[in-house]
Formats: sequence, C-alpha cells, structure tokens
Amino acid sequence: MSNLATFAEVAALAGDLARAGMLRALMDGRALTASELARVAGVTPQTASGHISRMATAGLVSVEKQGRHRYHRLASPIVAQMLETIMQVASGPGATRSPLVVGPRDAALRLARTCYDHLAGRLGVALADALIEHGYLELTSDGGLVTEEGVKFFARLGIEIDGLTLRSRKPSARILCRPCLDWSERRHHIAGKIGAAMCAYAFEKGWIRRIDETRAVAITPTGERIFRETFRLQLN
Amino acid sequence: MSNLATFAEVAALAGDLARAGMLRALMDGRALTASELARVAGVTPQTASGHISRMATAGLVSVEKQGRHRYHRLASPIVAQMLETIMQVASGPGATRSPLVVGPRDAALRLARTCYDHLAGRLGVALADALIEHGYLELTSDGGLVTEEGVKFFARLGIEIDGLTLRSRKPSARILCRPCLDWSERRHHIAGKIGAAMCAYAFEKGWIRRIDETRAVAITPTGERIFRETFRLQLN
DNA sequence: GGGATGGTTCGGCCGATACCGAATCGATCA
DNA sequence: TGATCGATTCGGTATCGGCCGAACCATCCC
Repeated sequence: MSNLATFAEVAALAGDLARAGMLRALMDGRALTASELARVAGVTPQTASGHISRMATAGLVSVEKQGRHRYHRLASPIVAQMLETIMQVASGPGATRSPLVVGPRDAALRLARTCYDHLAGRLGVALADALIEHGYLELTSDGGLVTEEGVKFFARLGIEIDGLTLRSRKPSARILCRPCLDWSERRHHIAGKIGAAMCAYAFEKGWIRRIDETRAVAITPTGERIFRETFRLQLN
Repeated sequence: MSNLATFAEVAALAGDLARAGMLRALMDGRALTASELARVAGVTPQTASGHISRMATAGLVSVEKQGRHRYHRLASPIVAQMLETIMQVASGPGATRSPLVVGPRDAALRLARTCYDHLAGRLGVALADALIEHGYLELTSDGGLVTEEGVKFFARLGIEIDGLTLRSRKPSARILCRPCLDWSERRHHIAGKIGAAMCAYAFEKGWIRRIDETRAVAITPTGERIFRETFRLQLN
C-alpha cells in the first residue's frame, strides 16, 4: 500500500502524549521554539529535541533557524487537517465524556480561539450559524459553498481571498470553505480559504486579538459591535 | 483540551503496524471477521483479538455478532476519513518513495479499487478527470461541486443520492463530493456522497465487480463500454 | 453429547522507546 | 574572549506494550 510502515509511523508520532501536546500547541499555525514545545509537552528540552527531530524527518513539522533559536511549525495545512480529523474521531461517541474541570483559561478557549488558521469556539460556531442563517453560506458534512448573497456580503466587507476579491469570481464555481468539527461546541465552524480569510481579516481590523500568545482570542469592543451589528450574532 | 489523552490514544491505535494493517483492510467499508483481520495483520488470532477490542472500545471499529462469527467494520465514515488524511500526510513530500516491487495483485489495486465507499485508483482518478473535463464537476482542495450540467448528467444516468434524484435538488445548493488524494496516482478522485453513489451504482449495474473479495475491482466489458462511451474516459 | 471451529482471556517474555543527567555545539552578548 | 543561553547528542534506565503459547468459552454440526 502507500507504505503501511510510513502510515503507522505518522500515526505513532501523533500517538505519543508528549508529541501530541506539541502538535496541539502548533495547531494555531504559529511557530514555537524547541524550549516552548518542551514546556507545553512537560518534558525536558533534550527529550523534546528528540521528538522534534523525529517529527521533522517524518514531515510533520518544519524547522526554521533564526539566530540561536529554532522555530517549529506544522509542515503543511494537511498536517493540521489530519490532527483535526483525529480530534473528531477522539471526540466521537466512544470518547469518555470526562467532566474535566474547566479552568479560566479553558473558558477563554471555549469562547473563542484559532484553529490552525481560522476561528473556532463559540465565536466560530456562532459566526458559522449566523452566516448560514442569513443565507450567505451553506455547509454540508462534505464541503461548503458561498452563496451569491454571501459573495456580495464578503465583498462589501472587503474580505479578499488569494489576493482577489470574491466579487471577481463566478459565484457558484468556487468552494472556499470546509466544515471543521469543534471539539468544545461539537458543531461545525468554518475552515478552508474563507475561514482563514475571515480570521485574518478579523485580526487585521482589530475585531479580535490573541490572549497572551495562546490559541485563545479575545473579542475587542469593536469586534463586539461588528459581530453584533454586521454579522447579527449574539454570543450570550 | 478535547482530552489530549484520548487524542493520543486514537493516534497510537492507528500507529501500530498490525492495527494499521487491519484498519487498511477495513478501508473499503466491508466487515471482516477476527480471523481475517488476524491474517491480514500477520499476527495470531489471540493477538488480533486484543487489538480489536482496544479499537472497539476506542470507537474506531464496530462489532456485530452473527452466529459464531464477529464482523468488524470501521465505526463511521469519520474514521475512514481520518485514515485517508493520515495517508495523505504519510504520502507527503517527506515520504521515502520506496520503489517497492509491484505484484500482480498490487497492479490490480492500482488500476481500480474501492476506497471506503467510493472508487479510487486509475479508474477513480480518470473518472474524476473526465467529469471535470466535461464540466460536470468542480474540485478544489477544500471541497467539490456538482455543476448544473453535472446534475443533468447524473439524473440522466439515474444515479440517486439519499433516495432523491439529483434533479429534485437545487443545483448550486449542495456539495456532494469531497476530494480524496489517491495514494497510487497522487491525484484527487471523488469521495463524498456523489462518490459513494457512483460507486454503488457501478456495482449495481455490473460495470465493475470485486476481485476475490478484496478492495481491488475489475472493470467488466459492460463497464468498459460505459466508461468509454458515456463517461468518455480512456484508461490506457 | 462429542467434535470442530471461531474467538477470547491469562501469563510471561522481550524488544522498542520515552525519559533524564551529563556533556557538547553554536550563537549572542558583555 | 569569556559567559550565557538555546539546542542537540550520547548513554543508561525503566516502563510500556506487542507478541505468542496455553487454556478456556461459545456456537454450530453431526
């Protein structure tokens, strides 16, 4: 087959608790140093170094030297998608719904966070709901579609994709979004190109900002207004 | 998080060579007995039994008792999609393109096979190419779309989805296909609802049939004609 | 019931690997 | 140039988990 050994190797890499922690930390698309990865994984730097080099040779993460630091990030969106998909399976009906104490930081994560390059959490799900509600977007389990009204809506906002405004494309000819199951909400939110573009735009316009360089994001007063008035969504 | 331990558990389950072999064997959507799984994995029945029970409690496979046999299948399409995605990462640029001797059975697999519930191999890729070529289908990395012409084409053939003919649906409102990277061709073929429907239809009409109860399928003379004349594709 | 077949449980062996301490390499800064 | 900090390499230990042999349970058939 497509080399079963390689398949097992990749899965096994994600199957170690320490490495899984590192990969999860990289899920937001940012690059982290080896020591940061060691810290999030709860292991010593030398152990982390070994893990990282294995993941790098397997093509899971890419390394970029910068002075005496080494920045690591997920090698490609495919890897992020793989991790998401494994999460979906792990969150499935078989998963033991452990009550699990929810700390304040976890609460922030549940409210809004980045998921590789797009938005997730209550914000992400509510955004998806609102866009679908108003007929700007349609989602199925297999893919998604921006409607003609959606094209106009995004164009009005000035959201660009691949350097082109949506307006310049044939409306029905492009699939730009992909549903992505949310682990905290267990509902779909918007990934794919449109998801990434919306997320980037929200950061750029100051609607949201990162909390302490984590995956969690806070909604700014401006964002609060925009999300309520323009997107007509209410978080609670 | 969405319980990191559960995530690692799932990945680790796929990360063992014997279990990976079993999962691969189940990828075509059929149900296999414990002994069959033991054989494909190259382990003794008692070892296989342990593997199976672990995968069952984790929600990767489901078990169905039938007399003194136990039939195992992938617990859900999500699991199949996870395996596919891991394959994609494993087939990535980092993968050692081992020349790997190709046996006759492997050759059949490369020509045409099922991939969970849809068609893959040269046939699957050629089919996707032809449908896109004639404007019946559009694919991107994030999803796919059946065009209006495609809707008419499938309706003419009589292919139904979810019990409804495609005709009865609004053309642009449904995304029914999902690209799925082919490990042998390294190109996309058609998964999702439309992929599953086409595959089932091809079996039903006798265009293709299974070879020795494996994933490999043979193209019948009828199928040969249909694929050439109706779908206008040439395999070689 | 007795035999055959599919499947599972138990116990012990053993190889793989995650982990850390200590030492080393490389780059930055005083 | 020495000091510092990030990162890696090496060696040794301990644990985890895959594997099989043997025994046991369940179902079907004669």
